[in-house]
Amino acid sequence: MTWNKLLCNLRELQLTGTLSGGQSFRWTHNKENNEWIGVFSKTLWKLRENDDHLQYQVIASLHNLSKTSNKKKNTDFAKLLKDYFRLDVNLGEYYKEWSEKDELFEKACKQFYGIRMLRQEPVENLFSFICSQNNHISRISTMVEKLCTHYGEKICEYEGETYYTFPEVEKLSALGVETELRNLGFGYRAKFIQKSAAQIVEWGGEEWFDSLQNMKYKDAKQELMKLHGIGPKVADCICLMSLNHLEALPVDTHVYQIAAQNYLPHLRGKKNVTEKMYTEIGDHFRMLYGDMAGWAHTVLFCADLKKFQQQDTECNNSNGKPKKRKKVS
DNA sequence: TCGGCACCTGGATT
DNA sequence: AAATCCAGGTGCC
Repeated sequence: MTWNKLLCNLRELQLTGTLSGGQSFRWTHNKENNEWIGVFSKTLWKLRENDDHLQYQVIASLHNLSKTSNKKKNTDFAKLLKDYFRLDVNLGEYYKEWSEKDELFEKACKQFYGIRMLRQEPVENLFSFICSQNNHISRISTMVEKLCTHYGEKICEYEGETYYTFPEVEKLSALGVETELRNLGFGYRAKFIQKSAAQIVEWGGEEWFDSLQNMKYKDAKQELMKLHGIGPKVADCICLMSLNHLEALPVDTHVYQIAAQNYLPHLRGKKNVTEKMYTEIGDHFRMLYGDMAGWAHTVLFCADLKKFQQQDTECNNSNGKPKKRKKVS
């Protein structure tokens, strides 16, 4: 199969940080050939990057394109990909702007160029982040995959793996789902998933999600928080990552640490983040970075992720033990 | 409104 | 090897 190309400078898109930085949990990296494989929009994609292009293959798709010609299909897939990575946004310009506004960003962004905010599908985004609470990225990924294999639709088999779409909300809203998910190891999140799915179906499903995109950010967030198992943090993740509210800024333990350490010293040493602190931290970053603060925050978040820190292989500090974590400072 | 605690589980670390 | 820690939080009191 030949590779299709989208013009895109290397500095504008970094696949590693963007696809494995905790936004989406369905991409896997093949280190042998530096290719990424994953599913979105009912389609199995293979991606790779070079100096001036994002290259892609559509391995298989259930996307509703059956009546269109091949040529039309190709442009449609290209459009899906452009939308997904928001390639219309000139990220270099924003990095420059955020760097001018903030010294910490300026430092962090050097190593972490090209971190893009994906435009994800709301359903996948919402249920993935219900799974994310009190959880690590590796286990979140296995849980999301379980949702797909058990409730999704088969797309194809490819190189020994079977690939599935992310399930429809209706599938997750069925009554037996809570018990099934508990048996699959979802723990207390099982109830949140089934309950939220039922609420969403009741409120109109896809149309309800559409209405959230058209609302103001704060209204959309309030709506999302009516769902069982969705608090301020996950609501912000959904606003930011799939509802096009780029000023939404999820405050988790990492972001709290970054904020207390570098900007808001009076918040240091608190046990947990109260709603009031949450708002203060978010507002601070919004004041600092402007109306795409959530995107800027994601770059800082990536820089702070342990998996992207350089491994300390030598005992080079005073107590003779490797450093646990490199702090952003 | 605020603070504190229980909550499922299994990677990761010790 | 076995034990312990803890993870991009939320609901409830």
